[in-house]
Amino acid sequence: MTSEKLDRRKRYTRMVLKKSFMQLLKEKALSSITVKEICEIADVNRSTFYAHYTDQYALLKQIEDELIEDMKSYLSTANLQKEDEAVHMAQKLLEYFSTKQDECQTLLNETGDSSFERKVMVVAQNIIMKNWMDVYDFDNDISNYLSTFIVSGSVQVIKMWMANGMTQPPKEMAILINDLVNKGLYHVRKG
Amino acid sequence: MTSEKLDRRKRYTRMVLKKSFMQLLKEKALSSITVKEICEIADVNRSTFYAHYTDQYALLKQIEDELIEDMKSYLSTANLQKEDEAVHMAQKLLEYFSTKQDECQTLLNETGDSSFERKVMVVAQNIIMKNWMDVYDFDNDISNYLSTFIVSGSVQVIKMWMANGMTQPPKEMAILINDLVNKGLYHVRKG
DNA sequence: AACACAGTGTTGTTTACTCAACAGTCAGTT
DNA sequence: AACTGACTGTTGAGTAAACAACACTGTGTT
Repeated sequence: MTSEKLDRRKRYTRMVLKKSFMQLLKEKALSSITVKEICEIADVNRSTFYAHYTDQYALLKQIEDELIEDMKSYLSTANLQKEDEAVHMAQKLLEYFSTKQDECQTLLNETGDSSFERKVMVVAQNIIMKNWMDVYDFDNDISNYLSTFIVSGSVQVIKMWMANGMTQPPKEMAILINDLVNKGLYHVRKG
Repeated sequence: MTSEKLDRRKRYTRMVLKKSFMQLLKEKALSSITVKEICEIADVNRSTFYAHYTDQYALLKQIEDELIEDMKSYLSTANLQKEDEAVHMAQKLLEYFSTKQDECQTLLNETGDSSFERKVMVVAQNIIMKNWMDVYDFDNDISNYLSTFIVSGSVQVIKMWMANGMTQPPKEMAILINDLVNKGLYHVRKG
């Protein structure tokens, strides 16, 4: 944890740079975004950008990582108990996406290397592994393929959900996704 | 015209201070607004405030003066021709208020010394004097009282209009105000 | 009257940002 | 192949803002 309390000016500079970058990312492809553009929108001198980040990609990485960290800490507030942990965690995750819809959607739809999507999948995968290991019964070889399959499917459903304006409430979607997963896992269920 | 192009940092600092002050002015009385509060909302060090303004009142004065200047330059774009200059100018003025409703309304409703209202009245009075002098016939003694009467009445109507959400379009209001004025001037009309 | 408390102006030092200038790379002209 | 134009990454000097500390005033409390 690098929790040194930042100077107001640093805080502000980084905030506007992120904001301006996200705005551009909504409008155009990552590869076509220049440092110069970011600085013009942010109204920050270009040399200042380089005092904080090496390039656009480093900035993107930091935005993604911070969002993932924020997501994790949001998820950790869930009190996971007994049964229904699965649905509950899924709901929490969906709730998080709905609170940060704008950012999440932009980053998930980013056409480049899909790094954010992969980061989200890691988080989701860890949740699955932690909470479902004792419910389902399979060896580790299979479990990796299976959880990947489940997570990637779920993430795509979530993307659709956001693209359609998140009509259904998080809870309903959580149940829906859980059902999809359970159907997929029907044959490997324990007991 | 002190049109030195300001350093980005100065521009930003003054912008946020003004913004934060206007926010406070919407919420509470001028006399209860402290420099400390302004700086906290603006996220600016208090010593920085004093590098730009001597106190809250100086800041308010500058906000008002800048808005008045902006208003004047907006009005000067009107091409005042022949007859109907009166209605046309009134319309321009109302258009301006509608574009800056938020600021204008806040400043006009400010319970303190009504300095903004007086500044607006001076502008309006000058317009009247310039454009109506040849239409109406009265000596200067009377004209001062009369134009003051007209302007103050008009400003109050404009305040009502804004308070009621500016339901009528500027043009309609301009005609309405013009009618009110003409009724008041009926007896001193020329020819 | 002594007290705490909150805002005021002001100061000196440190830090972050601006700005202008630079040489460098790369894609598209002509 | 030279030329243009746009973005890059870096530098150094100058300026603005942050921060922490100060003594001061006023206001209310006990």
